[in-house]
Amino acid sequence: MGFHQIPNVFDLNCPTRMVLDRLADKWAMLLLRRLMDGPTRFNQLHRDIQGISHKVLSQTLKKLERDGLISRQAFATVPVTVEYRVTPLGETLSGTVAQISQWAESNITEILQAQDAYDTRADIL
Amino acid sequence: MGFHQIPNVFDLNCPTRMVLDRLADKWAMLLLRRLMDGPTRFNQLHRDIQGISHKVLSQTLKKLERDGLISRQAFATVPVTVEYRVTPLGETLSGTVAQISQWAESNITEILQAQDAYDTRADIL
DNA sequence: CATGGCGGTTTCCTTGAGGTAACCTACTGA
DNA sequence: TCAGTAGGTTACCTCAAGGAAACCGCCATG
Repeated sequence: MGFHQIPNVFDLNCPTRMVLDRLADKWAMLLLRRLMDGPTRFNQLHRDIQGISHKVLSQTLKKLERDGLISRQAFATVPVTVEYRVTPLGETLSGTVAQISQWAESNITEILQAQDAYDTRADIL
Repeated sequence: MGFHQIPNVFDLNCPTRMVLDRLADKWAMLLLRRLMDGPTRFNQLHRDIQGISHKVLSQTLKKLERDGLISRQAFATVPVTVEYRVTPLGETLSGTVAQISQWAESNITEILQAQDAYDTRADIL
């Protein structure tokens, strides 16, 4: 009856899908990766993560905070200072996130080769 | 001078970013995860992965094939049978992908709680 | 005096992702 | 003969993500 003891990720209504959708976002992934190097301020993140817009950075930070993966701390300096840091829950993802970006760096060459080969084949056909 | 010995993922022009963008896609992730359970045919994938459209499934499979993560094999049956399977390169991602979906399943409760807490706080403010 | 930094929000606009649905060949079963 | 299966491609349209830019308060620096 649509009841599963073990949640089925492939099921449309599986809440795990929601988590996956959230995580499977390049900006979220990149932000998490960056914050794992240490607490960082808004504009510092904006400078470091090239290509992200002011708005999207703000939105993505909010989503991650809502999910409890990062926390926001404002200091009453002038002008106000805001620091974002990974929460303990977020930390439990650090191994995985590190693994992904390390995989990407290790296998970029092989992927580019595969793309070349694919495109060449496509040209012939 | 913009030269890095160690590629910088946060740099806009880092090819690793491209890989991350590709991987950070819910359908790609879900497909990889599904194909790691064994070679599967097009329409079977379409039935299993709820919510994906015919078109997007086709497009995502192509991208993954182009990146060398999965391979496509057509059999001259009638009607034609097409099987998709993870390549050796794709296999090197299996640990990571499994980790992600396992993390999602393990932490969904905590995330939902964090969202509730966040939304409650937001209501008060 | 005005520019810039800080940490955002809001508005406007564009573009591209993705859904729907039709079409394709070729065959089988009712 | 009509429907269904298999594995797609194509055309069309819509909606929402995201870029650009202005604006906010408040202060420091040139």
